Amino acid sequence: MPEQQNYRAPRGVTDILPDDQILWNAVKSTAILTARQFGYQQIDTPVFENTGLFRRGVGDETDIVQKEMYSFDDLGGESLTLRPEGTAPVCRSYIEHGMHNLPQPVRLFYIAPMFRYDRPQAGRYRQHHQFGCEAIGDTSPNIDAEIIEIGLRYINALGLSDVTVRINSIGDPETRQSYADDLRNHYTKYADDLPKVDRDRLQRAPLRLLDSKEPATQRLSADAPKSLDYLSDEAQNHWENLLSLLDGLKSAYPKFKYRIDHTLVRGLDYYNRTVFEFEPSIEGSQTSLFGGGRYDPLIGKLGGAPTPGVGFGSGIERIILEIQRQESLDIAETSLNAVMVHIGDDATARAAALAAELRKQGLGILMAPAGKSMRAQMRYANRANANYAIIIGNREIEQGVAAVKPLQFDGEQLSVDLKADAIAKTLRPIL
RNA sequence: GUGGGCGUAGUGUAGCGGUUAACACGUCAGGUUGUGGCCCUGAAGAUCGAGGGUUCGACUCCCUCCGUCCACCCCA
Repeated sequence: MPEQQNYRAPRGVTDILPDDQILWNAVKSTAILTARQFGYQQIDTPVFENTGLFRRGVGDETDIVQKEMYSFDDLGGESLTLRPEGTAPVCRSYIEHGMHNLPQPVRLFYIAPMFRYDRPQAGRYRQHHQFGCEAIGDTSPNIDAEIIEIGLRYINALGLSDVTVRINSIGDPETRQSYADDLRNHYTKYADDLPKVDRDRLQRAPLRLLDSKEPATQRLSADAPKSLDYLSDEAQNHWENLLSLLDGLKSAYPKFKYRIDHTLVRGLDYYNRTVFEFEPSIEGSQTSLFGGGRYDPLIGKLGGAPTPGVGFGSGIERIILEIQRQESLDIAETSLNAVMVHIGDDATARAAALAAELRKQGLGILMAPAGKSMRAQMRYANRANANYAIIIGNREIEQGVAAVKPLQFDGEQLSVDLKADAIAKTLRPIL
């Protein structure tokens, strides 16, 4: 016998309910406007890709690929993966569509869901949404600075100016190996003092020891070799230029501060040189609002001609949590022009036809539930947050009028010709 | 994957080892003739997360599982 099953959303994913949509839409439209302000164009890539794209692009050894991907075989036996991050797909699209034939750099942005199998907690979900920008085909530090500036512009527009940008350069692949070796040697000397989590990491990913939360490790990290001391001349030059460009942003963004953080390393293999994160100035662990950097090796790895790139991804859920925490954005719901209140079958038919005409003129008209009492319909109108009630009953039909009553402000109820034009004129003045 | 907190109507909460599980908001219906908000009345809505155990008796105590939240890990 079938039991009644109560379904809930799967673990780590949520419904974005109507009340939340107001804020979501504000954030998304701010993202779009900001990106366009810098000349970025929107791109949507598919929700799933061939698994190989991420294994190759993000890196086989990374946590994302090792244990966080939603991968599955489709009915044709193809291994597919729900997109865990946005950069590799955009680069795939760049290659696939020959975007190197466009004026470089190609500036792209997206707002899209990402999927990672991870244990959910505050600000961490199995499906989350990212606003991301990618600038492909330009090696100059100017474009690194531009990417960071987009982040600042976006954050400022949302009233979240009080953030710190942590920034570092991890050098190029050629110098990274010797840096990693020296780092490993440094920690190996004190291996006995390391907590066991970090002893494991020592072999696997020595760079990750730098951002360990273990106090013992942090003490050792203080005098660990710094990636900035291993930069090639070219990378060093790039780094210094970037910093002076960032200094130049300070007049336009008075609250902007960056902190060079030699423990900042990022968990995706494709990064080189510039890496950065935006953090609000509060405590907490899931608070990184942005993450990004330069990924010059990526497009080559994916089979394209070697092409530099730089970008960021920003978690919309975390931005929204931060907006709510700081109460930084005050958004009013836009109200409907009118609710149609109708008593009796004739009136209901007339009201529906009238509503159609009014909508044709661009007005927002909500029908009150048919067959209910006047009082019930008026209460409904009140809750609907509409500016007016348009009331039609037998009396109005006999007289060829509609009663138009203001709901959101003081004013007399008017009797208006039962015609769309006349009613529309009465509704419009308050728009 | 590892630790900790919490699971009572749609939501937020109260409750106590003992006959009908409470309150607020919300929903629905009313408050004389066709007019919202405030107010008033009434109704619906919970097998007290699931299973097992202790007990004469458990929403209340114990165990297991599940879910959820928080932290670690990692990241946005």
